[in-house]
Amino acid sequence: MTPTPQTLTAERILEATEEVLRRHGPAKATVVDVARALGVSHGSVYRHFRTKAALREAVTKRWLDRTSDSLSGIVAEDRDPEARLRAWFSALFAAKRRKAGDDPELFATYMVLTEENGEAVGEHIAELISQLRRIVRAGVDAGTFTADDPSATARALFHASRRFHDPRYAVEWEQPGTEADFDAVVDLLLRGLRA
Amino acid sequence: MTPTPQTLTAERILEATEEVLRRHGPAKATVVDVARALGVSHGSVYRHFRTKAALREAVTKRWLDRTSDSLSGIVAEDRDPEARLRAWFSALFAAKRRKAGDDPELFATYMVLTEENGEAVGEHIAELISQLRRIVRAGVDAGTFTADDPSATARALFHASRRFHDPRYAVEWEQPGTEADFDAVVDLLLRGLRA
DNA sequence: CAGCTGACAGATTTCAATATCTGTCATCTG
DNA sequence: CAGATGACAGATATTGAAATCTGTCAGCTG
Repeated sequence: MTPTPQTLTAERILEATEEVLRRHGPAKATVVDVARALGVSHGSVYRHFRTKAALREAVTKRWLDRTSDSLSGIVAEDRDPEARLRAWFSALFAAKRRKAGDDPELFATYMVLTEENGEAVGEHIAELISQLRRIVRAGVDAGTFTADDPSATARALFHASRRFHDPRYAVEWEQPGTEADFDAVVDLLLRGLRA
Repeated sequence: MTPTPQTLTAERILEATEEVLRRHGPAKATVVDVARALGVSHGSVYRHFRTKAALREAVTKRWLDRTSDSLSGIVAEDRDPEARLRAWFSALFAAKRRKAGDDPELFATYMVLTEENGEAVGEHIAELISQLRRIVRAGVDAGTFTADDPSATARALFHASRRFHDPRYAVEWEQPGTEADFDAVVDLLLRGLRA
């Protein structure tokens, strides 16, 4: 609709791609659509992204990074580690649940993207586990947590909570009892962590 | 191949259906195939199962029940609850991992079946949680576990371990480090459970 | 001449015609 | 007459031809 006349940049292409994905869904979103939305030929898009897959991967990375960035604030807070860990889990669950609930179609689109970009997802998971590790270490240093191997513990915390942030469980997040199940898991994990 | 000449029973139909699913996969397994394998007309199959969906659901139930039945033995054992709980988790993970690793195609077939039979899966999960609840109660009674609400705790244990028995994670079970991750999660959960 | 274009070949998707399957039921058979 | 059959209508899946898309690149343009 708006044939924006600025210079063509990777950033602008990514924005347009997100818009096209939102409008057409992951199956029908083509590079030609993206080019049309930008008022350029599709050849120009290939100047910035080698393949369609690379373009989609970049969009996926951006989306995943938005979540990890918003969580990194909690990691850096100056509160006691137990409260920080609870806040981190709650924020992660709330963010995912909001995304899934607010715009289910867009969420389904991103589920397709994450399935086809295993590597980007792997990096995202590594970042989340690294955030957990920092909180666990803080707890160990403060003497409130016990963990021989903070790295292994961080991984355990991540895996034990997947039911509440892995998008594959999204349909179950709105079922009654989910909130209680989340609290029970977090309580159990924190009990296991306490010194 | 073997046009068995006994009388037609639901049991024999289920066996033939499993065989047809194993041979043709979930997408191409038809009721006509099942009837042919039994040497009867497909109309006869519909005398025992109202629809193809009902037939597939029965096959799914059977498959899921085989797992829960094998675990119920551990629940009934006369050991201390912590050892029983560890054994139960290990047995569940080992059973699922063996199924996925030994015959990936058949496992994929059953993944399709479980996806289309949410209700049967729900009942299976309820049974597994009920087994966990029995172990938790035994631990609380023996004074080795703490749990205000054994039911909620059983649910928490189930959800926190999904990474290691939910078939959707099957591809990740063979990756290095999985064993260590499993141990770390079980250790953390048991620490959280101890009185 | 840096950046964009659009024609092109090969890959992928769409679509409509065709074939197969599901579920029913009047009829047959031991 | 209990249980099995197979022809049938409507639903679903398969197939192959046509349309569209991806990725390249020689040439255009400012």
